[in-house]
Amino acid sequence: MKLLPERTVERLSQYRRVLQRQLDNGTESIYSHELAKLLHITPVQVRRDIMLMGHSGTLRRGYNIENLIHLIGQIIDCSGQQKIAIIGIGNLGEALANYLTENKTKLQLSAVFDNNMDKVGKIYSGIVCYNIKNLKKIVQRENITIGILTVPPSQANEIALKLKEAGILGIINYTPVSINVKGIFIEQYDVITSLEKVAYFAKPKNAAILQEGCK
Amino acid sequence: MKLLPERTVERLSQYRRVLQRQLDNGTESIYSHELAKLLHITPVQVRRDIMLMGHSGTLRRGYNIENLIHLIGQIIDCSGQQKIAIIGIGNLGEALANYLTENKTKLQLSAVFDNNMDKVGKIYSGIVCYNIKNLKKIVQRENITIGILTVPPSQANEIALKLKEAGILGIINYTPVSINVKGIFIEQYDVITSLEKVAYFAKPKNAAILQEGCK
DNA sequence: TAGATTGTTAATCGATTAACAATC
DNA sequence: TAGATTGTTAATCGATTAACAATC
Repeated sequence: MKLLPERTVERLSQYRRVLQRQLDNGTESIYSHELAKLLHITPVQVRRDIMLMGHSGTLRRGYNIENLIHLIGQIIDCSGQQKIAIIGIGNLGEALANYLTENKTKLQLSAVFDNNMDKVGKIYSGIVCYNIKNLKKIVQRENITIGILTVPPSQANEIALKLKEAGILGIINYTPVSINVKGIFIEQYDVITSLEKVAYFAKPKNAAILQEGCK
Repeated sequence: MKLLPERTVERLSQYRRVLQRQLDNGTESIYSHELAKLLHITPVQVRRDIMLMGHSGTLRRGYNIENLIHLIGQIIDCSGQQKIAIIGIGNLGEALANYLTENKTKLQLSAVFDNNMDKVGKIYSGIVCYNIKNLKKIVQRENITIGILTVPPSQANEIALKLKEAGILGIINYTPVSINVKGIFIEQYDVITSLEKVAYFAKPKNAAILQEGCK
């Protein structure tokens, strides 16, 4: 079996959310150009993504929304529930913890960790904060597979390695440092980098060049 | 003048941070393979990025760190200071506000907005929260060019449009909805999408396929 | 000189888009 | 049938990597 392209997987997540909204509104089926419009992408891209999942629509009625949601679930979600840990309960870690418990997905926040003894034992979004020393033990006991890294930069690499050793299969790295752990899936989302990127393209001179290209 | 590739700009931001750390340690110059190692990328990519900036190193001593930092600053930063607004002070917005004031960059958080009257007038990270009704007035008065969007999904599109009308040139959209505003630079960073993406590649079966590919 | 390094072009890879056949 | 839609291949675009000339 081949893996789906990264960008396609990202869009599947987005398709599912807007499709669920359509379903809740009582819509049963949707054309590729309608789904495309909701995400501001092209209909071809929608059809190609759906093709890559191995799904088929009907020629005159488009795609059955319920089937599509179900299929995306089979592809993205695990058969069992996938569990998440947040490592580092600062401002960002805490905000993400709240965000995850508010927004229901199949992904379940199962543990948070910190090395500050003032935080250990406290409850964050209904989850007790463990001492980071017990990382491996808890991750293995709870069978956690995904780690969200929101520790201070100086600790990022070391803890990423520990996460891998504990059996974590994917990490979202919100720290500003590049982490060097091979063999697992790592996604880098650094706030400062994204901000400086936007700043570059939003410099008045550059924004003018961008706008010309759009016409 | 041509714009730099998006990925190159992202890396410039990362180069600058690690270079600053090197400079603080008293290092004066650096080889492409050393800089590459710090970010876990290839030396060729480093040299190509530097070439795209129009900079040159010396053949036997590599790149002068101070010059490089200065040049990256000229490219990313505005001549004047660029100002930022955060729109929507929930958990995430507040965490980002703290994060921005803690981590010094040339980018200055100059206003935060909310439509909840309990929040309007309160101070967040030293910045007073304005009523979102005054968005246009404040943005123009303060000459803000970058907006961070952390409002509830239902308001995202509408407020993005208002930001554009107020003269904002770039938006970082942390809401889970795709926003439809043309002519300005928009960057999408949705927490659920990134999480579901990592979940897909961290499914045990898929992780195994990934790991094989690495060998 | 030999070895190490930079600078740059050409090749490759991944993702998007254009083109179009198939069909209801 | 004509028009609208899906499914899919080929072309294009953007980014990375390989190859290598230049030079200290």
